[in-house]
Amino acid sequence: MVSQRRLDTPSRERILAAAAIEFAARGFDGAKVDRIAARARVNKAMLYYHFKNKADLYRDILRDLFQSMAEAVAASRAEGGPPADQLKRYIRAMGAEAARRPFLPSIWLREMAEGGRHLDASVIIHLTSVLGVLAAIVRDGHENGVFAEVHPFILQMSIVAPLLMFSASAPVRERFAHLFPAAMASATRDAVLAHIEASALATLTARRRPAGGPLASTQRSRR
Amino acid sequence: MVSQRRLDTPSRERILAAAAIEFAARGFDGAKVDRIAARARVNKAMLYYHFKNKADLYRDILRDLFQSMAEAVAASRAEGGPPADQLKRYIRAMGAEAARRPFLPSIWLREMAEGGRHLDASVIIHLTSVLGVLAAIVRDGHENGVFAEVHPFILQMSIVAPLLMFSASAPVRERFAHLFPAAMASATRDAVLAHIEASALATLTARRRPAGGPLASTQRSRR
DNA sequence: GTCTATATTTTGATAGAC
DNA sequence: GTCTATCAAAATATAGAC
Repeated sequence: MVSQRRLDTPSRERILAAAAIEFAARGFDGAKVDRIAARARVNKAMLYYHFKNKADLYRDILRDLFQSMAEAVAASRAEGGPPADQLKRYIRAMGAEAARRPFLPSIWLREMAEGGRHLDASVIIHLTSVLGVLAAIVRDGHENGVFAEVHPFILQMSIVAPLLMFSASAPVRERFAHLFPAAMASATRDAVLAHIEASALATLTARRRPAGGPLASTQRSRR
Repeated sequence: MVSQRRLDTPSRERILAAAAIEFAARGFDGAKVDRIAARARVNKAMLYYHFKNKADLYRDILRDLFQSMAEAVAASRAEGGPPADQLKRYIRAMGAEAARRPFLPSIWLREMAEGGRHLDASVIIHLTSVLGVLAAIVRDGHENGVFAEVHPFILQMSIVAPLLMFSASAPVRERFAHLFPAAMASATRDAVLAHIEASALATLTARRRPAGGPLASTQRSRR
């Protein structure tokens, strides 16, 4: 059941696309309405004809972003299968969303750093829904005895944060490539996703450790 | 050899502290010089007496932030010991930096999303240095046969990104606590750090898997 | 739906006295 | 080192014609 949506005129679509890029690159305050309009090949008046104000335009983008992510994740979960497979699909769905919308990582990271100032219930509901899917997968796995009990939100952080930060950092890595070790170049999003997958599965399927006090396993080398 | 630093007057210190908070909460463009001055209990003229402009003030904060992080990480590595212990200390040092400077996570995340627009070589050098320490730990472990070969930058992402995103998201989690599952409250930074540590070690010490093609281990449940 | 002005506010930055 | 007063440039938003 896809939520009903207003008819999209061409200019409105262009504005949304241009705004997403601008907001991702500059943030809400750094984004300038003039630049958005220029990039969308309309003028400011047109922009204000379609959207009440800058904040509303931004919120529309956020809502759309997280809604389609929630739908993708829910669809992936609906395929069923063993928990490990569901988790892999979850991670890949996230990766696919990030690949499909290059502006997603920056916007998501910024919105967290921003304290969610531009989020409202209509956006948060989708984030909660995404988290709910992951929680369900973990619960399934735990009940079947194949997963350890892990806090869903912490797992979510360990999955999406590296993906988002890696993706968003592409411009930095490129700009300062000459100051980084050459090996930096071999880090690709697919490699990051593979690491996240291996890492999540290793953690979820690990046998409980002795909890290890302060740096067990050896004596200090000095003092 | 600590880099020489200008004498710090009280007002300059107050400005730096106020600016760090403002930049973390609002980003470079969202931060207002008036607000920084007000919070520091000085006026704008005073601010411009100490700093050439807004961008310079911001860069000073970034440099200080990453320099002290690089120093902390280097000191931790100098303690030596088995690779696994070094890695744990590395992770804890990161956690300690984030705890000591509440504005670090937001600023770091924002700067990545920003494409490093405000970074220059004098700042990047410290990030490279931090990464170098992690790379050395991984290399040690690999040469000793206790660690698998892992891309240092990808490992770095899987360590710092969850820590940063979790820390930075505190205001969001609080603001929308009523819309999140109650279990959200039990996610603490220490729990996140413990997860990161377990996850990193599990990945680094895992036996090579058969690389698993597209969703091995079971047939699909439908279609 | 689309455009050209234009109004209004905010904001980074400085002059110059003390 | 510290302050008051002020400028000049941006930037959000709107009026009103076509």
